[in-house]
Amino acid sequence: MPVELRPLEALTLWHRVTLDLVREDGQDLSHDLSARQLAILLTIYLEPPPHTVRGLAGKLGVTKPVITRALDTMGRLDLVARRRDDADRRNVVIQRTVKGALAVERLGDLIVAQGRVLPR
Amino acid sequence: MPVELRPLEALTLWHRVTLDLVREDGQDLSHDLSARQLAILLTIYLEPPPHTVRGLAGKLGVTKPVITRALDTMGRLDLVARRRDDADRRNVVIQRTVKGALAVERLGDLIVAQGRVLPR
DNA sequence: CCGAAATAATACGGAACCGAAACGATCCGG
DNA sequence: CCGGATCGTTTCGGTTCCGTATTATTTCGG
Repeated sequence: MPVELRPLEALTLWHRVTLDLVREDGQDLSHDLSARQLAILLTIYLEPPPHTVRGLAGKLGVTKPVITRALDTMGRLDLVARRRDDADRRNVVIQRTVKGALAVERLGDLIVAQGRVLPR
Repeated sequence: MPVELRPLEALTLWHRVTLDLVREDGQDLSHDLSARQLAILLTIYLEPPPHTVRGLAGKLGVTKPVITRALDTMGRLDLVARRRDDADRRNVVIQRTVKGALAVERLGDLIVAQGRVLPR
């Protein structure tokens, strides 16, 4: 049973959640997080590990430095963490953090809440 | 009748749409549009005009230069247009464009499509 | 009229990001 | 072992964006 959304409802939902994100700036999330950064964050927290720079770059269709830089930024915000892979020390394994998990969870609640008050 | 989304469904939907946005970079939308820019774009196209710099700044809880710069960028992409208000020439009225309307419409279709294939 | 208020834009120094290329570290097949 | 391949990072020059403060223009009350 799919989620039945009409285009205007979908856009209204997206609009309100995005507004919430922008307004709560300075908290954990957003701070004007780019689409790329959000995509990386959600991939890390929704898809099964392990996650690597190369894997994320492929999945998003961007170059590796883009991922490295995004991880720098989000690492500084403590939303993700990096660790060398001991099995193959060329690889870097991207790990979840408590703060990142909370931020993602909060985004989920935000979407659910806005979906609930959506006029149909 | 609200849109009933569970948190994981909501996040999965958000994840997939964001991935779509990032991957189709270079088209009209996204190009790594920031949350702020997207919020501005959706406000302009979903809420009744007229829209002004001051009004948008207030609604998003950001300073006016942020709006001016976002309008610069999106104006360059032809997603929005600016025009002086003849009634009060201090004001700038932000106008919709064909390209912007198409981009927003496409975002709506994207969300609807991902909602449809969402596992529940 | 004229000075205060309001509006959007601009200046400024600093930070982040871009794509492309180069770089070090590591692995692995022969 | 060692030379090529792989992986993530760094460098480079250039662009964009940030927040704060300032500016130019326009309106309007007295």
